[in-house]
Amino acid sequence: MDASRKDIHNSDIPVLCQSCEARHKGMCGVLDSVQLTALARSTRMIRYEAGAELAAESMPVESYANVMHGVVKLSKVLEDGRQQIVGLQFAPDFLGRLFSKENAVTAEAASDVDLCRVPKPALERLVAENPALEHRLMEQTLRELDDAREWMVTLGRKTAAEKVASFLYLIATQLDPAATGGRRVFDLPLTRTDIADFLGLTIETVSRQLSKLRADRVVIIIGIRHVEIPDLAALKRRCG
Amino acid sequence: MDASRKDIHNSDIPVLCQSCEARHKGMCGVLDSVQLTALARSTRMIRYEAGAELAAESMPVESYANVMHGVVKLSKVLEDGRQQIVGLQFAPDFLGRLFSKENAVTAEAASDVDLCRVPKPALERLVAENPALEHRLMEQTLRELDDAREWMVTLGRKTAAEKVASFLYLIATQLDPAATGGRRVFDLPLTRTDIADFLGLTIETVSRQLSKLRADRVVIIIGIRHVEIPDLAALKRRCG
DNA sequence: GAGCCGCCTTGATCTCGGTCAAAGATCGCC
DNA sequence: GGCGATCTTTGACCGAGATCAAGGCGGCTC
Repeated sequence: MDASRKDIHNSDIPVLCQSCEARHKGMCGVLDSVQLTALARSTRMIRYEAGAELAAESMPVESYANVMHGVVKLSKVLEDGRQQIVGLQFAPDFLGRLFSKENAVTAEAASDVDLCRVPKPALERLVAENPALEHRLMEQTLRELDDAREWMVTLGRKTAAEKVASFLYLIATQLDPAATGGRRVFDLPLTRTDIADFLGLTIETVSRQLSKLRADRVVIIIGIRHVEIPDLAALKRRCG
Repeated sequence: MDASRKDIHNSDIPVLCQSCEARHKGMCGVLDSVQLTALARSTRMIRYEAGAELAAESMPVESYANVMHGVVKLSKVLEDGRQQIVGLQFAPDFLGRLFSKENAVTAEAASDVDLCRVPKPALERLVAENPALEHRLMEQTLRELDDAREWMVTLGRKTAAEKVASFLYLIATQLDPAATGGRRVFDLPLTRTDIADFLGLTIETVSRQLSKLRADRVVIIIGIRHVEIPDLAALKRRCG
């Protein structure tokens, strides 16, 4: 197994989770058995249905969590109600901003979501005594920063058509990463309103651009959510 | 001195720098004297003039640096040349993405800039043996992520007028933070082209919106770069 | 299965910001 | 201090995407 492969594998392991032995094993290099036990006692697996609010902007941080299944959207709103989605988190991402007293963003379940929650003080204690754990979280934070900056290019400089293509490309690579060849099949985890809020567009523009991509045979959309991308490279060429 | 004040003070200390004893003292809690000496031997203070490229996207990372003076812009470009500035760094920010082999962004001196550079391996060794140093860098990374997400709202959901006001507000609070009362005076560290690339606008639109703010007496612009903001709160009200 | 509700699509029109063009500032250089 | 190069401002016009307005399509209840 070469180094880059190992990196990818490593980042697939959630930072913490009580309910999954196999995943726990991945933490053995980071936490000792006492810590793993403490962790198991303080974590709790919770299921949320689509639309549920997991954490509210400007509210105190109560706990951190791992996304075990589903998609979480992170958003911010202006006073007059305009909304921008500033990040999407997929399993097995870590959810929550370390060391801050209140949430900088609102977190909502985009699809049905399983979270493995751990109280703020418990995780922070663990981080304080485990540099390796902080290192893991640093790696995720750096990845999130990369993603955010990549998306800033999309928001600031791409056309509506390129934005929608970029969104589909992102979701395709996140939700169907194991697929070989250029074909990708998945269900959209976001409503049209969410997509618009992610892209800085209106739902009408999103809808029109999706129709155009369908007319151009770049995607096949069945019903409202099911998407098939026959050729990922062709989609990528439309991302600007 | 209360806790929040202490936090602010702490984040004002650069992560590393050989050439400034006063700042070095701030690191004493993080690095021991052997490490400080090693650091002093491997760091180098370099001056760049405005426009100089400090690091290029997709090129190998050779060193990290502290911004000691001036403003650094981080940008990304699309293949056809469209450009987006994805971050600004002010002294005493740390410059560089830890642990990655190549730069994710291009870094350029927006104004004349003094950097205190340290070779990649030297810093990474120091980080590996100093959890407290990684913690310091984690805090900066989290702050950068917050800033990036805040700016995504500006890029995705604000009007041109709000974008320009938000830019001036950002620069005012960064460059003249010590000022009391609502008045702020500073020189813009960016050209109109840079401002446009930061805001996802054209230079013509930036120029028109600046003229409008001047006509509305929200800012006083003398020459091309000198800006006076008589009432910061009035400017903030235009940020959306 | 009729009717309703929420979500999505499509069309018509409007508007904000982009594009194109030209004139005005600013700065460095000799 | 004049002159050219570069950057900025302003104006006229255009077009991508927003807004306004109907309809369509499921999925739900009764």
